[in-house]
Order: sequence, then structure tokens, then C-alpha cells
Amino acid sequence: MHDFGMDHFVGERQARIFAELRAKGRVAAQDLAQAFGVSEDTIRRDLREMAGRGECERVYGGALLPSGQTVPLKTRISEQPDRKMVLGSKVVELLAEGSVVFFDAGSTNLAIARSLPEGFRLTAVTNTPAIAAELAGRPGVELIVIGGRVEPSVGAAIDSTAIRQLETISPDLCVIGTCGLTLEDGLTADIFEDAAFKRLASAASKNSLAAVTSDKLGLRAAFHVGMLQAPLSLVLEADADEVLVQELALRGVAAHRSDAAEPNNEKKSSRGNTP
Amino acid sequence: MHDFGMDHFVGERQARIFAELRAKGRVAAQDLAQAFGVSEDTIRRDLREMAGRGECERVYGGALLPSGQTVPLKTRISEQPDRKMVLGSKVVELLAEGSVVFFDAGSTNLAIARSLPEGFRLTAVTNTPAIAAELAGRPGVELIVIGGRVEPSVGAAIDSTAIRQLETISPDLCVIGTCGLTLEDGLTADIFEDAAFKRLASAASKNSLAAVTSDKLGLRAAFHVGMLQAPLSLVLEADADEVLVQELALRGVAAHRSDAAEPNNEKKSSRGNTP
DNA sequence: CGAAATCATGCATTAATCGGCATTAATGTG
DNA sequence: CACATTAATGCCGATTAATGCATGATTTCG
Repeated sequence: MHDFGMDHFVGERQARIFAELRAKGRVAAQDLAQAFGVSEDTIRRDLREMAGRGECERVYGGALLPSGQTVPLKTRISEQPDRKMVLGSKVVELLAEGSVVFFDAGSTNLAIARSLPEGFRLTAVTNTPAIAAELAGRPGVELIVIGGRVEPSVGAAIDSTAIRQLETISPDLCVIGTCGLTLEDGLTADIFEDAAFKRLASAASKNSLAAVTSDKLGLRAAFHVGMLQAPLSLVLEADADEVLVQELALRGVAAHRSDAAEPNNEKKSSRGNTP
Repeated sequence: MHDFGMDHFVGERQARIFAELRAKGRVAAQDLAQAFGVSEDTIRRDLREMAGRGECERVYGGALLPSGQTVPLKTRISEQPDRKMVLGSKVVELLAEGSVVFFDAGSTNLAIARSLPEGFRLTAVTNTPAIAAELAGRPGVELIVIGGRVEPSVGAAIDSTAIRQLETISPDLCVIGTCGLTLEDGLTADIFEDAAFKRLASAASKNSLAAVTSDKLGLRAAFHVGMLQAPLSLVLEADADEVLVQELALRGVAAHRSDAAEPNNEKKSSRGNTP
């Protein structure tokens, strides 16, 4: 258990506890009291409060993750496989054969990797084990893994080791994951370190590209990743807001729309089809 | 039986017992008491409680899965086709909770990672994306990825970047993959750089362990990894040559045999008791 | 049947928890 | 500015959970 230092706001401390919990799966009241330099009573109060909020499950001596909680990534994969695959194949169309591409963490980016056609020649760089495993052994793909401690809540290596290794690479394209997108705040992420890593990866690359599902449009997550400006490109779903796309065009951001997702039922037949 | 470590919350311990139960189909109170470092009374109390919850069925000396459960059958079906999983679970029994373990490349080592029970606390270090993806997000597992160019023929990062990163880590145990094992030449590998990396990983670790399927016994691959000598341990399949095992013992190499393919007949009633 | 192992129960001990109360510091109010 | 209010925290005492040990009952098996 490491020493978290002495001065913390309440919410800050609870956030740390929550992070520790996600990382280790369990926390002991005694250890936390030691680590934060507060009494066990205070920690218990925190845990009680967090349990009330559903962030943890109290047990005698500490707390555990609420049962059924594991990697968000795996769950996110099963959420909307089809839509993400459609988006993914659209992104693949934009990849230049033979280029060096960094794949950031995120279920959407995993879908992109899955959509890569067999034999596509590419140098892939990633800090995300799930994406690396998907790409490993593909003929034509040269795979570079960014190492480091894998942050459980992100599912990727974003620590100082990873940053140092990233600094030795200048990809042609950074395929960036995002948790929210608004016109005012640009791309945002839920986790501080993750956002920082995304900024670095983006800065190191000649171009950036973000594939964003429509459920993230209009959302602003806590931490800023980057504004919507060149050399960023976006790939959006077919049902993305038209006004947004035009506004993006004004800012010099190329916004590609993925093709409509062929539901058997012609619900959205009014969409402009190629005649 | 594992050494499950010493500090557990009650619910955790019961969850582990339940996992063990699902995996093996039966648990003995004595073994569990030993494994968790608590008295048999405590284990009995756990089992009683779990039985009350319907998670197990109490029997004299331990507990079984409730009679209606289909789980053991399922497990056996999925285990049967894969000898490596049997080997893997044997290896997992030898892992100390809370230790730092390096997982080398190889399908056997992937099976070991798969066999890791849910919630097992471990710091895992690996240069193999497939293993990293398997371990990513497991509660209790702290995952460190060794980065670098992934050599396609090996499926792992073994280049200079990987070596440099490996040098910053000193695992408690190196779970090493191998392509061949003979008494004269020890462990050998098919690929030069891979063999070199294995040597380094092994040297950096306090102990080494190789799980070797019987088809590799007596084979000598082109490149030398290490001789059969302490602090190396081996885990072999049940049908491994008896002469080989005895010869290994002479050299101070602990050789564990995985259990034979389960004729459910090893009740311990006839076990040698201390008179 | 009879010995050895295992079990259930009660009791004692230790540690964690909860509720209440006092203290401190920040914030609000007259 | 003085005073009330509130939030955060630590401390104390009563309560409860978890565990080990002792004892007598129960089961297993030769």
C-alpha cells in the first residue's frame, strides 16, 4: 500500500479509495487509514458513504467491489457490437496502407482493430492489451506494444513507463478514443491520466482521428483531451447531427459519416441513399 | 492446494472456496484450513453458511457441489479437450498469492493465465499480448506489460526495448515457456532471440518454473535456454516418464506432476494418519 | 462394536463497527 | 465583528462479528 500523502479533500480521498478499489478489487480500512494518515473511523465513514452510493460493498474489515463489477471494457464490447463494427470499418477505409498507426484504448478502437481486413499492411502501435492481442499474429501487421502498468479502469498502459516509450515513436496517425465530444470543449475523457496520455499520443502523431459513437456526442467528461481543430479528423455514425457536422467543417475538421447500418427494417429509409 | 495467503475478508474467503469448489467439484475442510491459514472450525462455519445459501452441500470432511449442479460436468467437458488447462491449474496451485510473476510467451503459459481463479491477487508481468489481454481487468491482478516490437513467430515482445524494460523488474517467479526439454541440454527454444529473452527473464527472477507438456519431453530445440538445475521447478503432465522425474529430483529440480485425468476416487479415508 | 476423525455448540478473546459527543475550522448571518 | 451553523474529524463506550479452543455428540470404517 502506498502513501497517499497527508492533505486531501473528502471527495478527493474517496476518489482515491475508489481508484484503489478498482485496481486491487479490495481495500482494507486499516491500510487506508494508514495510507491517508486519518483515523479508521474516517475511512469507515467514507466507505459507508461510498457503499450508499453503490461504489463499493462493505465487508467486515474493509470493502470490495460491488459484486458483478469487472472490466468495463468487456461489457462495453458486448453493448453495441454491430454499430461499432460499422464505425470501425469506416475508419479502416481511411487508413493508409503501410502507415504507422497508434491505437488508443477504448472499445471503439478495439472494434476498429477487429475490422482491419486480413492482410492489411500496417505498423500498429498500441498501449492496450486487448487491441494488441487482436492484432498479434496478423499477416502484414507489424505490432509495437507500449508497455507499462495497465490501469484497470482504462484497460491500457498510461503510466510514466508508457509515456517514455511513446516518446520514442512518431506515428502517422493517432486513432484516439474519447468519452465525450462537444463543440465547446472538444474531446474529453473520464480519467485524468488517460486524458493526459491521449494528449501526448495525439501530439506525437502527424494526424489524429477519433471515431465517436453518437451516444457520446454532446457529452462533456471531466478531463480535456483536445479541441476540435485540424489535424483532427472525426468518424461519426450515420445518425450524427447534421448541424454538428457542418460546424465541424467550418473549423477545418474532416467529419466522415459511416454508412447507415442496414437494419432489416427500413425504418430510416428517408436517409439519403445513393441512387 | 494453493497457499491462499493470510489476510482475507470473510466473504472473499467464501468466494474462493466456492471457486475452488466449482473448479474441483469437492473441497476438504482440512486442506482449506491449511490453505487459508485459519482453523478448521472457521472453515466449517464457512461451509455451513454456504450450504445454507445453497452454494454447496456438506459432507463428512468437507463439501461438494449441490447435487443439481451441472457445473463440474461442464468444467470437465471444457477441460478434457485441453490438457494444457489441467497443467495450467496445477501451476496455479504453486503460485503464491501476492507475488510478482513474469509470464513468458507460449500457449501453455496462456493456459496458465486462463486457469488463474477469479480474484487471485497477483502482480503479473508479461511480454505477450495474448496473456496480457487475458489478465487485463481481472480483479486482484496488477498487470505490467513489457512493451516493444512483437515478434510474430513468438507472439511476444523480445526486442531491445523489451529487454530494457525487463531489466527494471525483478519478479519473484518466472513462468517460462519452452520448446524442448532433455536431461542433457535442459530447456531449449526454437528462436534465437526468444531463447535469449527467456534467459534474461529467468536470470532476473528469484525462481523459475516451466510447465512442459509431454510432447516436448526428449526434444532438443536449436537454442539453449537453461539447464535443469535449481532454482528451476518443473510442472509435468501425469503421464511424464517416471525415470525423468527421478533424475530431475537428483539434480535438485522440483518436478510436480499434474493430477491424472480424474477418476474421482482419491478419497482420503485411507490416507496415512499420524498414529 | 470401538477407535479415530469430524462435527456442533458454547464460551472467551480479539478486532471491527456503530452511535454519540466534543473539537476544530470553514462558512453564513445579524 | 460576534455568533450561530455546518462539515469533517477524532475519541469513547457499547455492540457485534470473527475466530480459536474446549467439550461432548456424531459419523465413519475396519
